[in-house]
Amino acid sequence: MAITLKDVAKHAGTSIAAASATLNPGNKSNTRVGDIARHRILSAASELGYAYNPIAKSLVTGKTGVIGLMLPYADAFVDQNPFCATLLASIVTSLMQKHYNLMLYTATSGSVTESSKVAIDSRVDGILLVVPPVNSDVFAHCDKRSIPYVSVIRDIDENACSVNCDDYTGGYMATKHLIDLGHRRIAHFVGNPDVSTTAARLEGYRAAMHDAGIPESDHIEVPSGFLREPGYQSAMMTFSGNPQSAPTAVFACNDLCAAGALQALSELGISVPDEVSIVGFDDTPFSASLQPPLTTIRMPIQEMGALAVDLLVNIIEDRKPTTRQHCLPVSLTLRSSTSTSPKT
Amino acid sequence: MAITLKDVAKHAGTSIAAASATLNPGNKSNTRVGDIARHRILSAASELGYAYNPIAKSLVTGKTGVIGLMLPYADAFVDQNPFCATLLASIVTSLMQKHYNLMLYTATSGSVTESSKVAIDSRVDGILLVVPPVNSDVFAHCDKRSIPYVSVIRDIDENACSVNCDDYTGGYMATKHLIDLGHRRIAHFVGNPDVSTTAARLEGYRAAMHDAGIPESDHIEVPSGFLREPGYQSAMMTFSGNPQSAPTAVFACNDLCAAGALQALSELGISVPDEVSIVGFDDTPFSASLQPPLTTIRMPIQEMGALAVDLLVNIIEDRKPTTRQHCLPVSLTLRSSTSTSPKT
DNA sequence: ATGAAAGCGCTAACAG
DNA sequence: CTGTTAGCGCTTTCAT
Repeated sequence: MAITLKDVAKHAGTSIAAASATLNPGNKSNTRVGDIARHRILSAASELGYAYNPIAKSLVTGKTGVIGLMLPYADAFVDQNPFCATLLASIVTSLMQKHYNLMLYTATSGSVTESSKVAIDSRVDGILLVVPPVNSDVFAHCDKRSIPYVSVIRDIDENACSVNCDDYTGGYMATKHLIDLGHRRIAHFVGNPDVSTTAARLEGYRAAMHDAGIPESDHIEVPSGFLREPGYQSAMMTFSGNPQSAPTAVFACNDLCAAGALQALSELGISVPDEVSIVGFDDTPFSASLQPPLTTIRMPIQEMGALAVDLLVNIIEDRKPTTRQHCLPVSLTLRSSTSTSPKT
Repeated sequence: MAITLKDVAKHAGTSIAAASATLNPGNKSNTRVGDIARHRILSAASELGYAYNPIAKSLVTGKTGVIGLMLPYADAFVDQNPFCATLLASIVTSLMQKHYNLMLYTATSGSVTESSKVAIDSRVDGILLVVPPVNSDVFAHCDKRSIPYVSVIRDIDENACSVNCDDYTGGYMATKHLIDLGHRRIAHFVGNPDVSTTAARLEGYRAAMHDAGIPESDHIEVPSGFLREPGYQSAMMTFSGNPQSAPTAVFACNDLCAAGALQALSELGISVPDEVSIVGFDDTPFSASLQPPLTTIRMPIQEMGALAVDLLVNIIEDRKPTTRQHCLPVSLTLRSSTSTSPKT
């Protein structure tokens, strides 16, 4: 059916090996083939309409040149949280530069589903695990099959590679920023407990509050979540009571949560930042378009994606990375959703 | 290195063929293997930690079980246009149900880049082309290699499969809605000329205006684009002049463009919908969270993704679809960005 | 129901 | 520099 190297070689009057060396996309040592032969092979190939078959190559080399990307769930792109999308874009770009292809998988939380078992097969040279659920068994599977992997937004263990950002410091900075503005009654809208960043951000909040001498009894930790809706709910719950005892500032677990809170506050007729200040976390593109533009902790998503790809490709190509656990710094992006406490 | 079928067969004391028939994930005719043999093979496989190798299968069957998804550019997810993200999610879900895997590619506009040439190889059984640029040569490449493809948001030719939505009627409905509200000076913020939907939406606008008896000289066609920024610019340009001659309504080429326009209008102190009405196009999730919530034309993105997958898989599995060109209906989603013309 | 053997298209020794 | 050859791990006739 299809034209093969053999056909090309015959047509060009050369050996298959010469044709292989010439037509192999990863042409490294084509010093092997002489100019005349190469030329004959090249023109034979285009004459016959030869198409290289990477599957056959993979079978013999054991490498596919594709890496898998496992996302936590199929709707990771449509949950309105631009985090996954931004990360994906950065990963795709990095991968292309390194001439790797991307296979996309989505897991369901918890155990390895049928689809993710498929992911852990010889079709990929390695896997990028994005926000893997804390109780996932993908790691065990990868280890068993000795498939290299790097996890993004989650530490696995000492031996595994991971890329995180400094959630603790981020939580600390966000809270400290509010404290520096004179706020004392600062609420934290806490993220989902099954995501590893939640605890770190919460700890940062607690530490900043503690360091400011605010007693634990005055900490306001409101269970919330990483989506707009829980942010909205938490704000409604927190601010629909007595305004005297309500907090004057909120550190939301992420920007989407902050967006929900912003909407609730707007509906309650509470002005941001005049009456209540809000800080988010992530600094994804839409945060700047919120009303008011959101002060938030910037997570270096692009860099995280690029670094994860770097690490994984290095492992795949047998250049063991010197540092396994990476924690990228965050920073405060000042916009208009925070101001001095009305009480000061 | 790795455990192969041969190892399993030897361990189980059966033939390789029996092991193959038993362990093949797409186990169709395993009537071939008797119960005793199957059992021995199964336990041998798990004892040895056998992992199936789909690459080897692909080499002999010529099928990979993976389909490629070609997006117009790497930032398709982060351009704040949730369209690609929503479509991707729907495609991923449909594909998983059909037990196909997804390989993600991004093209650059115009010609087939190196990366997309790679896409058109034996690693995929077919390709989904999303919003392919009008001057792209991927189609020619696919045809040459006889790789099945389906294009989403763009017609190629009579013989190719495509999934579109009714942009013309959508444009007509959007404009008609504004006309029915009493508006006469209605602007259309026109999309990028290199995207195929642009012309159809524009034609719909023109037809509705024409049918309402509004002379062509009163049509207001403002060059814009499918992103927030061009929408903002177009609105600034359109509404910063004399309010007497400014339009009272805008039909924006998509929601993102409408969002930009909304922001510009807000900055200009022009109230929506009291002074100016706005209609968008797409009805992606964020449209409802805009201020004010956006009246828009709903595009059935989920259905489009599912249909595209259906078509492609049917072609791949030799069930030629009866209908090639699909055009899904759109509908008007009424929210709060439109109201009766201030002049009526 | 089962086994033997011939490849799928390519790479990687190994000889020349 | 060049050609020959032995597989990579699996499916698939074709015998049995």
